[in-house]
This record gives sequence, C-alpha cells and structure tokens, in this order.
Amino acid sequence: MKDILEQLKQQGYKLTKPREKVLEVLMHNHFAISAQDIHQKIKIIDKASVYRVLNLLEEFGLVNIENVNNEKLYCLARDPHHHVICKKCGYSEEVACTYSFDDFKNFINVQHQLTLTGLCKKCSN
Amino acid sequence: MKDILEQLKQQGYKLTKPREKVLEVLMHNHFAISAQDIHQKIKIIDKASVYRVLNLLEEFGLVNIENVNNEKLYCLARDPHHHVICKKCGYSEEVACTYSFDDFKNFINVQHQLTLTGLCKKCSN
DNA sequence: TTTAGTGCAAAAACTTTGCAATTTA
DNA sequence: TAAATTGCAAAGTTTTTGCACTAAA
Repeated sequence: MKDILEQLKQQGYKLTKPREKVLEVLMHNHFAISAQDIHQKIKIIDKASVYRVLNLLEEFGLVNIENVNNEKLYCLARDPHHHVICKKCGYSEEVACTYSFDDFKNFINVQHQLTLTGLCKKCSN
Repeated sequence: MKDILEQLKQQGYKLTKPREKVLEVLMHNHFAISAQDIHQKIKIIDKASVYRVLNLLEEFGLVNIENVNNEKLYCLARDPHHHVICKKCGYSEEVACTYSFDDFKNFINVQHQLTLTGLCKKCSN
C-alpha cells in the first residue's frame, strides 16, 4: 500500500484519508469487492470520494475490474494472480497468473484482466 | 446465431424478436459494445428488453463482459478469442485465445474472460 | 389456449458533478 | 498560502421491476 501511495505522490497526488482508507480496504479484502461495499466498510468517507479514488486507481492501472453476476468488482492489481469466483455463492480462490502479454505489434502498456467464473463444489450439487 | 437461439429454445425459451435482434447486433458487431449502444442500433426494441436479453445471455455464459474506461461492454463468447482494446480511442484487435481452464479442484463449469487494454500506436504518441 | 415475454412507465441502483469548505504540501 | 481534494447535495446514467398486453408454441 505504501508503494501505491508513494507512486501516486510522485505523480503529484496528495496523500489523503479517502485514498488511504480505500486502499486499506482493497488491501485487506482478499477478494474483489464492489464500490458500494467498499463504502459500506468506511462510512466516514463519502461515496463520491470512494468513486473518485477507484477511478484514479483504475486510471493508473492499479486495480482490476471484474464483472460477476452484474456486479462490478474491484481488486488491487498486485500481480501476478487472479481469482476463480463461484457465480452462485461468491466463494473464490486464487489462481496463479502465468501469462504475459508484451508482444503486441500495435499496442503498448498492455494490461490484462482475467475473470474466471464457475460453480464451486458446494453449489454444483 | 442459429445455434444460440436453438440452444435457448431447447431450454424452453421462446424465439422472440428482441432475442433475435440483440443477437444479430452482437453477431455483426465485430467488437464489444455497450447495452445502450445495442439499443441505439435497434430502437424498435425496448431498452428493458435489451437488458433482459443480455442478462439471459450472460446467465448462459453466451456473452463476455469487459470493462473499459468505466463502460460495460458485451461481446459474444464465440471462443476462442479475445480483444485488445485501446483505452483512449477504442480501437481493438483480436487476440487468439490459447488458454483453457479445466483443471480446477474445487470448481466446475469454469468460464474465462480476458480483457486486454493498452494504448494503440496512434494514441501512444 | 396457455404461458412466456414484451413494452411502457416508474422506480431503484449506481456513478458523476458543481461548488463551498477543508486539508495537504 | 496556494492548489488539490473533500463532502454534500443534486443531477445524470444505467439497470431493474410491475403490470397489462401481445406473441410464441
């Protein structure tokens, strides 16, 4: 987290409570989480600010966004790993990321986001 | 497209104009497209129906969903390929998909969605 | 003819924005 | 102290829902 705040600082952004708090939640939340749920966890911070922080992080490629059951979920882009998420109960597990995508002819700064969904053992019965 | 409609039919769903039209747009649209833009292309169909069709397709894993610049984009899950999308201008190219994910211990029916974003040549200057 | 699916209009949910007040550097 | 950022409230978007009507099987 320090790294990220430092990184933002070096870009000229200030270290503020909303940024700290949102990052804290993303750090401590093992899996992907929605903007609304982030706000739920830190009610001191205005919802608008939560969105502003998330948009900032997204702009810098510091978060990944996943869609599961029509929910937009954020998670820190601390590579290299992804998640498999159960579409029914939300249970998830980490998946190592072994892919790299640097060899594009016509693109630079390519980031990737892999979303894996399925049914966990429990829900498949 | 016939396949998909057939598939739905066999599940007991009816073949209706909204379903046909939305699928048509998804078929003919080479790249990912938003719900609103789909509706824009077939104004005869009510927006609510567009959403209903998309949700149905999602439920059956027939579409992939990508987030690019805070826009939720749909594309048919006609494997195996993905897209790299320029975050600035939206230009995109196909990327062959060479990954399979069948070897999970605790999950079944695992589907994957890979979103690649970057800057295209033009936009990186 | 029955049941699923639609359109419409209204509601709900989500996200962004303008601006005065506050906080950071 | 200047500039960036916040909270608040309001506006803008996007998505869902209830229900009477319509169309598919």
